[in-house]
Amino acid sequence: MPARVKLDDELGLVQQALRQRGLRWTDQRARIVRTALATHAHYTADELLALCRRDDPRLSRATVYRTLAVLEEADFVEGLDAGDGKRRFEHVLGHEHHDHMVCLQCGAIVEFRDDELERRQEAAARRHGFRIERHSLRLYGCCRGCQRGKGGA
Amino acid sequence: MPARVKLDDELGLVQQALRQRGLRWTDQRARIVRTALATHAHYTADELLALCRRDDPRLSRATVYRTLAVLEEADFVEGLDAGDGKRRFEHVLGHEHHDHMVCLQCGAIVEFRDDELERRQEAAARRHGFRIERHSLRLYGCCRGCQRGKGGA
DNA sequence: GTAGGTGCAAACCTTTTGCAGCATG
DNA sequence: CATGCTGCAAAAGGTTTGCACCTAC
Repeated sequence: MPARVKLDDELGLVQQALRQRGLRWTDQRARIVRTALATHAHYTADELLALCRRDDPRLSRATVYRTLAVLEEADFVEGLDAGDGKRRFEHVLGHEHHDHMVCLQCGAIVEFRDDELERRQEAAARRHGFRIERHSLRLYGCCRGCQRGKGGA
Repeated sequence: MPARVKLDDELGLVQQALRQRGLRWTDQRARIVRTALATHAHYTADELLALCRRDDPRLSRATVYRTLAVLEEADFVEGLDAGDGKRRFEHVLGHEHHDHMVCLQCGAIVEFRDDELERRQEAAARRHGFRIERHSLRLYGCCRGCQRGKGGA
């Protein structure tokens, strides 16, 4: 499936989901969602704003924040904080769940997944009578590249 | 070992560690460390400040932040953010590593530990050539009490 | 005596909010 | 045409910093 078709499909999904919630589909939201979906990075609100403003310089920061909140609520993006004070977002649509390794040298974020890890988290929660809604696992350290390069980017 | 003796031992350890780094041991730092060590909670900088001010009303917020940074640097406390925008701290001294479940209803923080979980994280990191320095695992959801009470505190 | 620490207040930075006007359904 | 959305600018709220004075070593 060509990338553009996939992107349009996903856009449609989001639009539909928002409408079902009685929310409106505006030019600004379309642009923000399209930009977010086209991005593979883990972006901050401000970075996303900058990307969107390349197409629409008048887009306001508040709208980006408000839209991200809506999208997070609707489970299209997920917030994660890399420990640097600002939240980062990644879109979830069509991506299976994964956890993150954060390189403290160069800031790279490596995604990984381990089913057994997930199962043991569930088991631990069960032991404590806790019902998990979501979780966040981040490994902080030094990525492959930075270990080789003795310092990295 | 009586609690007060243990506390004094730990205080001594911290004092010694700071001195080894060429840092000074001031009344304010002693008070902050003592208060932190005496606390079992996961406190914010502001909560710790409030506790300390019961003994020394003139202690400044800046000093608490600066001291927490020093203590974190020296691995005596560990910062964790509960996702509510403010960082929380817990002292690590004499506590073995653990992870956290955060109740989204009542804000309770449940500590737990699972060795296999730790091992699988290491294994996952190894697969990606990543060297872990520290990690953060938080399960967000609903604690036992809140499930029973249908809403909680 | 000197490097480092403290208190105060102001600065910072990300995120949120009030409001008047605008556009979607 | 009503409700929800946008942009702007100001507010919020946690954390950091500049500075003058102080103190541990």
